[in-house]
Order: sequence, then C-alpha cells, then structure tokens
Amino acid sequence: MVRKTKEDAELTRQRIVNAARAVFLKRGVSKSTLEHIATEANVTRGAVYWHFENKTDIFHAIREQVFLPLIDSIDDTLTPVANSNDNPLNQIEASLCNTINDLSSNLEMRETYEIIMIKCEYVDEFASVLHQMLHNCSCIVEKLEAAYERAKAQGLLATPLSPRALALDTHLFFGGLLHMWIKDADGSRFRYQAIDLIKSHMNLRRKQN
Amino acid sequence: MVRKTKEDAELTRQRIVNAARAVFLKRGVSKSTLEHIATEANVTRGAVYWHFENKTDIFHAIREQVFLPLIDSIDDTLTPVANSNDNPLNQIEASLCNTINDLSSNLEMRETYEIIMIKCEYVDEFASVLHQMLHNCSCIVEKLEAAYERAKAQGLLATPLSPRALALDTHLFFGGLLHMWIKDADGSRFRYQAIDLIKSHMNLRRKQN
DNA sequence: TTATATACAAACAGGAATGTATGTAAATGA
DNA sequence: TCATTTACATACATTCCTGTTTGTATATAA
Repeated sequence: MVRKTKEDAELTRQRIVNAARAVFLKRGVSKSTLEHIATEANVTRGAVYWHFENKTDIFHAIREQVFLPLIDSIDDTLTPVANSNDNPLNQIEASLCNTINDLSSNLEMRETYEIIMIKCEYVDEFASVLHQMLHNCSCIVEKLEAAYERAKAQGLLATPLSPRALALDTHLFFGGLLHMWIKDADGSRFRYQAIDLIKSHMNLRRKQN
Repeated sequence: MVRKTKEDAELTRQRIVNAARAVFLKRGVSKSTLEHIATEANVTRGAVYWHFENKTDIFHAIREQVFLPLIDSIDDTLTPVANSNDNPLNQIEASLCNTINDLSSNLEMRETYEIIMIKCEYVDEFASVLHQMLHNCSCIVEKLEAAYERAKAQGLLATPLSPRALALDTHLFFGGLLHMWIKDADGSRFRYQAIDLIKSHMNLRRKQN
C-alpha cells in the first residue's frame, strides 16, 4: 500500500501535524525528532519529508492552524459594530473571556499555546515567530485602545487615564494571565478563577453609577 | 599548566557559567553543546564535566545566581516596615520599578531572564523549574495582597475590589510586562515606557484626594 | 618530603539525528 | 492503455553530541 489518493495524502499530512503537536508537547520542540513524529503518526520519516521541509516547517503548520483563526476571532469581538450601542467595556471583557473559554474547550489550541509558550526556544529560524507575535500584540493593543476610546467618549470610564494606557495595562494583564493559565497545568492557581480575574480587571475601570 | 589553586578553579567555574549564559542566549539551551560552552570559556569539556554534572546543572547555576538575590530584593521592598508610615501603594510601585531598573542596568540579569523566558523548553528535568516559578509567584502575590490590605486599611484605594483581586491583577500585569520587556529586545515597544506603565497601573487604584 | 587528591586535557566509544538518494506500487492523465 | 507522477518506504552517508576513561602536572596536607 503505497500511493494514496489526494484525500488520503491530505489525511496523512494532518496525522503528521497532530502527531507533531503531541510529540512537541511531550518532549519540547528541540528534542523532538522527525523519527519521533513519524512513529507517533504511524508513518516513516519518508512521509514526513514528503509533506514538510523540516521540523520548523511542521511547527509553523501547527501554529497557523490555531493562530490564524484566533486573530480573526479577536478582531471580530473587538471591532466596533456600526449601529450597536453595546458597552465597549463589555466588548473587551467578552473578548478576553472568549479566548479563555476557547482555551478551556479546545484541546488543540491549549496544547499549541503550551508548545509556543514553554516548549519552544526562540532562536534562529524561530526568532521570526517572536516578531510576528509582537506585531500581533501591537494590533490587539490598537483595537483595545479604540474600544477604550469609545468607552471614554460614552463616559463609562472611572479613571482619567488615557485609553492608550488602559489598553496597554489590559494587554499586559491578559498576556500575564495567558502565561499563568498555561503554566498552571493542574488548574489549582489560576485556571479556575481566570474569568473572575478578567471581570475584576474590567470592574477596576468601570464607572459605578 | 594543569592543577590550579582553589581560587583559580573557582574562577574557571565562573568563566564556564558566564560562557554558558552567552551560549544559551545565542543558541537556546537545547541546541547548546558542552563543547560550545567549553570553547567559549577557553577550556575543554573535561573542565566543564569537572565542575558540573551536565548542561542542566549549569542551567541551574545560572538561574540561582540571578533569582536568589532577586527574590530577596522583592521581599525586602514589599515587607512592611514596622515603624514606617510609608504608603503601601508606593511600596508596590517601587518594588516593580526596582525590578525593571535592575533589568535595565544588570546585563547578567537581563540575559538570564531572556534565557529562562524564551530560550528554554520546560520538559523533563526543566519542568521542576516551572513549579518553582509558580511557587515563587504565589509568595509574591501574598506579599502584594498584604500590601494592598494595608493600603485598604489606610483608605488609600479607589476601588471596592478585594486586596486579593488587586494583588492578582498587579501580578499578572507585571508578569506580562516582564515578558514583553524581554521580548521587545530593540526596546521600541515596551521597554522605554515600562516605568510609565507601572505608574499608570498603580494610579488606576489610587484614591485621588 | 612524600603521598594523595585536585583540576583539568585528551582520547575513546557509542548512539542518534539529519538530509538525501533510491526504490516502488498505485493513482492519474492523456 | 501506457507513461508519468505521486506518496510514500527503505537504505545510506555524515555529522554531532554525550558520557566515560585515562593521563598528568601540580597544590596541598601530613
């Protein structure tokens, strides 16, 4: 059983990606070998080299499978709806909570995050990934700033701080939360209260009426 | 020139540690070889194996050299001074700013942080490091909570949020800031405004008088 | 002064991982 | 139907890293 149909081939490719995610998670990216991945996927290294150039290539495939949809999702929840009079602070809160809920319910996403955050060394070819992540951060901060700007215009803010400062504070808070959420694998420290932490964070800047 | 005096030996040991830091930073921990480290330190692998068991052992040496003093420093600035009537919110702010200033001025510390955050994969023997870091986090959160408790007692807080919630929010904010500070190697995005971000964060919870 | 332990250097042995080259049966297109 | 890709499996060559062992000149202690 050698030559497969196109659909079969695409299926093996996906099997390799899934196998790689499991192997990366277990052994870290650097110590993962193409042999490990091939074995986990029930193929030989030949198949892996057919579908991918090398390990880095597989890493990018894993990453894109999770991050491209994620960025879209964040964009969606934060983009102002033209004819909506919904509270922008609620939008921010919902966006953050959505991401946490996605992480909770989506194993693939959770594992990918874990690999990217604590199972990968950002050197050489991987350094570019860091730059991409920083760029994405800038975009998110801008969305947050715009939302806080709208909140300010609507008189919803309890603080004289600039929308920019609020956006950065929220972004850093959420970055820290994501890291802790991932590192707190047994869930005893941060995972269980993540949503509450987000709500507290947002309440801190809501004007009480 | 073989057998050295005890002082000479200690000096080579330190040279190896410094060399390892440089090599880890450049190539990531996993891809760093004892040969790389030995060459950088102008010794042979024989010397490295004499002073350390293996690569992990060197990693721990690097880590302890920076983290043990750091934890002490944080403890110092956050611990309540008995006869002091200093504003606890100022104490928190000073503690966070101190850490950032240390990072700015201390190359060794900065490089070590970078290695720990983005040049190391937390698998196998390194997984325990994560647990230690989580434990340290808990301790810091407790110190923060106590400080916010004092601030509340003194009526300094602008929010009805619990000291615990404030402590966690600050901790996550600062964790995120540290990550961004390190990743933002060229300093264009976060480094230059880190102190301002801390001040904004703290102002958000200061009662205006 | 001499025996011993120290602080390494140098040599050795072994496994492992990577990339490539080659083989091959079956799907696909003309 | 037949030539050509395709989708892999297998085999090969090479490089690299690790841990250990052995050798040795010299501090150091007795």
